[in-house]
Amino acid sequence: VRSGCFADFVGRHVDLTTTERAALLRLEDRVRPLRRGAVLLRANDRTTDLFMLRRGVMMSYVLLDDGSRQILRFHFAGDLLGMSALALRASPETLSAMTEAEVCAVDRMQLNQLAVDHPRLATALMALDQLDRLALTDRLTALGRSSARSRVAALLVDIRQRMRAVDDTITDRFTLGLTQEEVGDATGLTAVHVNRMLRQLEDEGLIARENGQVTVVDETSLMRAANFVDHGRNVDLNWLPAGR
Amino acid sequence: VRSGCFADFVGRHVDLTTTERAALLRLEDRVRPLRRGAVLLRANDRTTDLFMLRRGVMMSYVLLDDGSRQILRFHFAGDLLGMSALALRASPETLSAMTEAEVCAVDRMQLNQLAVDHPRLATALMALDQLDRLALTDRLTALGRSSARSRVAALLVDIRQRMRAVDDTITDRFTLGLTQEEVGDATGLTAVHVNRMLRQLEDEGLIARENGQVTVVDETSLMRAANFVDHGRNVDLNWLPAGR
DNA sequence: CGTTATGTTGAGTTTATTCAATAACCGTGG
DNA sequence: CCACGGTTATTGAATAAACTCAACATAACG
Repeated sequence: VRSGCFADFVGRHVDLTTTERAALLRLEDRVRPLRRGAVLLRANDRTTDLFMLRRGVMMSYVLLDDGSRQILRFHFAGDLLGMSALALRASPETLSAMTEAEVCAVDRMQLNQLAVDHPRLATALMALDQLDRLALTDRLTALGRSSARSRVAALLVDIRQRMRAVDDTITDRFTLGLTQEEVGDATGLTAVHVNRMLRQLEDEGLIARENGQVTVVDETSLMRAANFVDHGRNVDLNWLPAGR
Repeated sequence: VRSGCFADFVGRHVDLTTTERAALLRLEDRVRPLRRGAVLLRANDRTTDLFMLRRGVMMSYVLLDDGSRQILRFHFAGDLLGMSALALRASPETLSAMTEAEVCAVDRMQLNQLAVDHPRLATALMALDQLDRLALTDRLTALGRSSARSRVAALLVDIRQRMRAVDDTITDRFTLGLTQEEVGDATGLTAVHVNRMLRQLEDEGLIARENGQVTVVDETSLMRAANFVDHGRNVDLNWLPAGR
């Protein structure tokens, strides 16, 4: 029996009891594989499901009337997807797979049940969901108040950070796995300008690139360019009551 | 005995039982008045409290190293503030009062207790908090993928919408209550450019302005300029179980 | 092996910023 | 009530940042 990646994610921050772990594991019931490029949920689709990303990389985005796209968030294993639709009849955003992926569908009824059986898990979920919000406000701040160079740097740093959380063999070199078009849609830039910024970061000696792989050469400067603040170290859920 | 504004806010979406309403009302215990301009919580402050905004307008923002500011969100009566710090040792953002205001501090322990006593309220909270997230992704999209004119229009529409939710006497005229500097910090523009965009919207006949009051003249065009999508109509919490 | 998607680079244009000067407004104390 | 300093708003001119268009190179893929 494999351990649940969502349980692992929560367990990284909370000491789970055996029954709690079992309850979370039970959520990872309806597994569903996704091909690269597959759309799991389209904006305005009605749904009553949340999803837990078990394997692979996904993204959520919205499309505007004029055809442009804003990528809101990249998702990695352990992430809870589709929370944004929780209070709505229909999803406000599209979820699609950027690599082969595996998700588990969780019905809202299961969430209701979880809240009854394990109140502190419901609270933990609410709290951990704030980390997702935090990523959004970080990006919002980057879009509103920093240069193209800085935004691209921030994206690189962010993605490396998230990949490391999943796979700790990654250090200074990683596979970005995004086209420059996608980097642009995440950072609010055109693909052309993303290209120039990447080149600039390379020329400045902050990063190196070879066939899709990015290497962080000057970490300090890159972090500074990115305006990086590591919230990860500040996570604290010790105020949660003891588990059942 | 006045009814709680937070209970009212939740009650707008969920049919609350008497005990539930009482439980929410109990949260509005420690009332605290704030002067205009007062900082309730500074970024990096340690805190174990959430806050419910009972009266007035507040904002949350972050300051960057270079001194620039990104306003993340404006808050109106009924809003739950400081959720972003829920999983953290310290708050990632600053909360300050834009008008005279009144907040109620809610300790995390009260939240723990609420989850035990009223599991469905905890779930409702989690769901309603997604509406806050939605506002952030809307703004993120505006910053990433739309023009200055559009962003300013969006801010006007958004604020009017939120003011109407609190005070239904407001129709096409309202008091913005923001300096152009603040509009800039929210929309990622300079104050100077905000001024030009406001003027442009005025010249185009979409709005009118006189001493701090904004009047929506051509609602249709303004909405279109703002890329407005009304999520309010899509809120649905009927999947919640019956209350205790 | 062609076809399509992606990446790269230059030149010219648009958008928004910066700097600077002036005007209107606001609260405070005389 | 008015004078005053500080904040906010307005406008113009010059600058900088990012975008568009276009051409070409390279990689990915059936």
